[in-house]
Amino acid sequence: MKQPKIRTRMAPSPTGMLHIGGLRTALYNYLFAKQNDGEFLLRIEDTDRARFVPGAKEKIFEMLTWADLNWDGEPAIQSERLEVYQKYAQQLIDEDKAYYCFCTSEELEEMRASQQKNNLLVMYNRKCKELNEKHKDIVEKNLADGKPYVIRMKVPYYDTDKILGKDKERPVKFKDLVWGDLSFYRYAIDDQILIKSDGFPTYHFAVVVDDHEMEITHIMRGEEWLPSTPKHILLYQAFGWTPPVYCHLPNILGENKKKLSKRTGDVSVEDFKNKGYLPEALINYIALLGWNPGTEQEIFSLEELIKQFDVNKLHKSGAIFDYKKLDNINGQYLRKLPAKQLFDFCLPYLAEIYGDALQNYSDEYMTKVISLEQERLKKLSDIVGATQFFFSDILEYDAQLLIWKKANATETKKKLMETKKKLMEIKKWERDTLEKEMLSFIKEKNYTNGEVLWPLRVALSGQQNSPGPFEIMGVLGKNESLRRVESAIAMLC
RNA sequence: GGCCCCAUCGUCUAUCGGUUAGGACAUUAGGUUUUCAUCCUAAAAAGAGGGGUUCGACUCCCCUUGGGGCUACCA
Repeated sequence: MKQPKIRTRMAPSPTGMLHIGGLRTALYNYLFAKQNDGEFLLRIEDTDRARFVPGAKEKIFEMLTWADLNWDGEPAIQSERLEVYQKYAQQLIDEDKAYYCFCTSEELEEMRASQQKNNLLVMYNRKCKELNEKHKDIVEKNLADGKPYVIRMKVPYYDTDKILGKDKERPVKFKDLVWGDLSFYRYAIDDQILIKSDGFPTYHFAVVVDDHEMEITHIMRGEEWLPSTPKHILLYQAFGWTPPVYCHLPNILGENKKKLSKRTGDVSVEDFKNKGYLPEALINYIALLGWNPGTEQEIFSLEELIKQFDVNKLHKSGAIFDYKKLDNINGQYLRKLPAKQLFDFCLPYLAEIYGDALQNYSDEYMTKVISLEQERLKKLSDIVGATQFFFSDILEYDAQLLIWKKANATETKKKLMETKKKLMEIKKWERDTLEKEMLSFIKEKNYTNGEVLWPLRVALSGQQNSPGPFEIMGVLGKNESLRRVESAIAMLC
């Protein structure tokens, strides 16, 4: 028997930025589809007109593309498919599996308040269900009068009075790849709204219709959807369709152990991109939030993830997002970058603060500067702070910083002057020669490395921490290096 | 309140009845002919509590506790 082609989808709503949880959902859907030679589709769930954010859809596309999570085919847009949902809703009405509801928001609110107060199940009281069953004429009249209505699903039910009897024994069951066999009591399933009064479908209705029409075989989505899955199952049953395989993913949590959200910090994918996290590193890190291969491997390319990802190894409990670990992984990726590529990646960050002044420096110079800081970078934006002394003529630092450990100003000044003299003699101005010459000079004079090299390095960088003096001199060149040593000497008067 | 679910170092996790409970990040100490970083070495660090089942439980079952998700004409 031929297995149907595996099809997964990512179904974001354009209500804001793509955030880190959404990216991971997309990733897992992508990995699962690709490892099964299937398709990964995209669908924009823009049925909430109030929360619609112009441009959000495009941003989501942009971020998925940035992360190299390429979808198959054209994205489906729910707002363009209103007639489809209307058609299916009408079918349910005709088959007596859904009904018109004329209750107003105020009435519903009041109803809920009263239920809450009396410790009852908070759900629709099915008032209009009775209206539809017993007073068809009133329903027809309301519709003819243009009275606002919604369409509600009629949850297959025995008898309201037997809530605790038979119905309790008729749970809605389904199997989830992560959570196993699940079952929900029918009496707690609401007569969910299918079509809103503005004619748009609700999520619950659109998702079922679209997943069916798009022939989605596996639904991988956040665990927040777990409780509403029974409603979806009931809809599949109402239509006589076969439900897809469900796979609910554990949440990504903030420091406070709550679902990651705007309030827990900046979690939009674009923020990570702007700070200079590489897409490969971000993807690598979030792949490990909720899954791991069972081996000790932690660094994975997308290709490796496709091969090794295994839904059976998905976790149930949420994982706290750890920026430190992300930094570490991003640092590992950054260190592996060829100099040219790192230069290309860093350039925009430098251009942003130096602007046209950057024209004064050659690409060769900048490539060297950037390479020197490579092993220190956690993210690309760090390049600005790390290299500022390469891009300014005047270094501002406290003269005290020049003084090594227990040395004093006089000694330091003397060492710097001797160093300057020695440096002036060096003809072949490149890193290895400088090191060789300076070290033999130090040995000759019976000095220690620290008392000579520390002041030299500070004179060159003005920083407490920086690359070594030979590296810096190699990049700055002889004139600029000597000039900086001279200013340091002047500061020690 | 109700429904569903989760529970190993600070964090991400391995373990599918028998292990000195392993790895990674972070932390601390030391080394890598000056600092930081890189790299190397080492240290500290965990099965929430209580009952069972079993020759033997982190692992299986139950309860407690703690935590989470959901409970909209939002997704």
